Amino acid sequence: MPDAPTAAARGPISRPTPLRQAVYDALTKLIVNGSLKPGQHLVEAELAENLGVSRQPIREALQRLHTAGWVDLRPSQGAFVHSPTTEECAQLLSVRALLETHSARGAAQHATPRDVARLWELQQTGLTALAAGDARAIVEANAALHTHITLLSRNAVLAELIPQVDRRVRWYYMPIAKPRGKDAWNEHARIIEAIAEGSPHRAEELMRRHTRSTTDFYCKQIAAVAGQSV
Amino acid sequence: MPDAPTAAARGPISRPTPLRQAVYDALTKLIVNGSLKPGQHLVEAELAENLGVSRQPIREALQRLHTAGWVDLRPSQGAFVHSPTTEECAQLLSVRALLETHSARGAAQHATPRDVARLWELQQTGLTALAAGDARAIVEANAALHTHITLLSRNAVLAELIPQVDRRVRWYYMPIAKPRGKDAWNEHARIIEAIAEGSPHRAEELMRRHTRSTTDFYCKQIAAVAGQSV
DNA sequence: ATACTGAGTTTAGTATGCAATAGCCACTCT
DNA sequence: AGAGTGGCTATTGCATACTAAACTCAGTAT
Repeated sequence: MPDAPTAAARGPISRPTPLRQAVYDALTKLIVNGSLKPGQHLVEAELAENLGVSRQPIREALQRLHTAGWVDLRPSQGAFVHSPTTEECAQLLSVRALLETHSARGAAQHATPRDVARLWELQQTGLTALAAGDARAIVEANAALHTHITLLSRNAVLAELIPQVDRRVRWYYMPIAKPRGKDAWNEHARIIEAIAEGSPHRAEELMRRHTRSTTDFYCKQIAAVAGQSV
Repeated sequence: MPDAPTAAARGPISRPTPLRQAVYDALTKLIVNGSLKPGQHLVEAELAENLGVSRQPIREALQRLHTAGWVDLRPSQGAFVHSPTTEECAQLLSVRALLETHSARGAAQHATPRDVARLWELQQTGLTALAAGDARAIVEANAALHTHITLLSRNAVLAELIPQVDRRVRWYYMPIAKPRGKDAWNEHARIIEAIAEGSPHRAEELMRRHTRSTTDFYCKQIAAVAGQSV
């Protein structure tokens, strides 16, 4: 209602993306893909030069990275890539399970047939990746599916919180995690069915089990790795 | 292990608090207590002058306020105090309920007798405030109690997420919420008992009910206010 | 040889300045 | 008179410059 006076302005056109955003994205990527290792000291001037910007946008991005949990900011010492501990990981997993369970419930309440169709598409993408044995694609498809379920819950707060948690989990597990196999995608299928038939309780319960399985799966891998190297 | 060479350094001594932190605290306070109203345009230069600092720390604080959900940052237009919608509030409440329920469970698993004693103290503070009819003190005591339960869950992720959600809820309800009365504190007492006896399941269930009651209570108030003024 | 002390260097913290963009208002033309 | 257009101002975005704190390492005294 607020505008649209005369023109049929298609979308608010392209706002020039602030540099800080680009820097934030770039650094996140560098951290996730391991170019910047946990514990590493991030020197502002260095980053600024590498990215070809001044220190100002860097600093602003670092603030955001800090609140998002990617880096630790020690006063007068600067930014360090966050080193997750085993406990923290377990905590992240448990909280993520909680949030995703809730979002499955919401999705079952709000999803339209069209939404469900999209879910099946994503599921299919995952199955294809699984068949091809492309680990990277599997992880990606999995994330896409879960993200979309969150979206369907029509809960902006969840949609804001889950990625915060989820990306950190995935980052930590990247080096050690083989994706779960066929089981996970069977569970996905059942969850989608529950969402499709609008059964919040069933969707919730199925998602609870699914996330629990995933958590257990990861915890075992942690234990294995911890036993070997630490 | 890293340091403590000779001295018996008590704590990492006092790092000089960065200005951005002070600014962040100040602005949060101003938003929460209503000096800065929802939708209001926050002009950097203005804030800088009022707080007696330059624009730089202001900008950094605004980044954090943004990710914490206090302000909206529109590119090239600046910062605006976030205007929560009714839906968003309902969502915040439901998520908060979820997280607090989980934290009660954790608290029951980890609390020591000493921790429980502290909970009873906080409970007593609340009862005193209730008897005195001091609304502000009641809200504060309530927050303190819930915060401490979260702490006891020994889950850093929860401890990080809940305040994010909780403070926003409290901020929004501040103007319309009369604190709930004796009921809430009776429920608190039962929850503390469950924690004391180390019954995760019972604590979880009691907290679930408690937060549900609170949510319902607030939703009614929203409806009432919405009916009147909007 | 080892522990302490001091200067020098690095780096974060803060302030200021300049360029670019968006919003606003007065003016003009129909 | 109303709509459209131009210039003006306010404000953000970015960069640079300066200050102060922390770390490093060499030198010295025990």
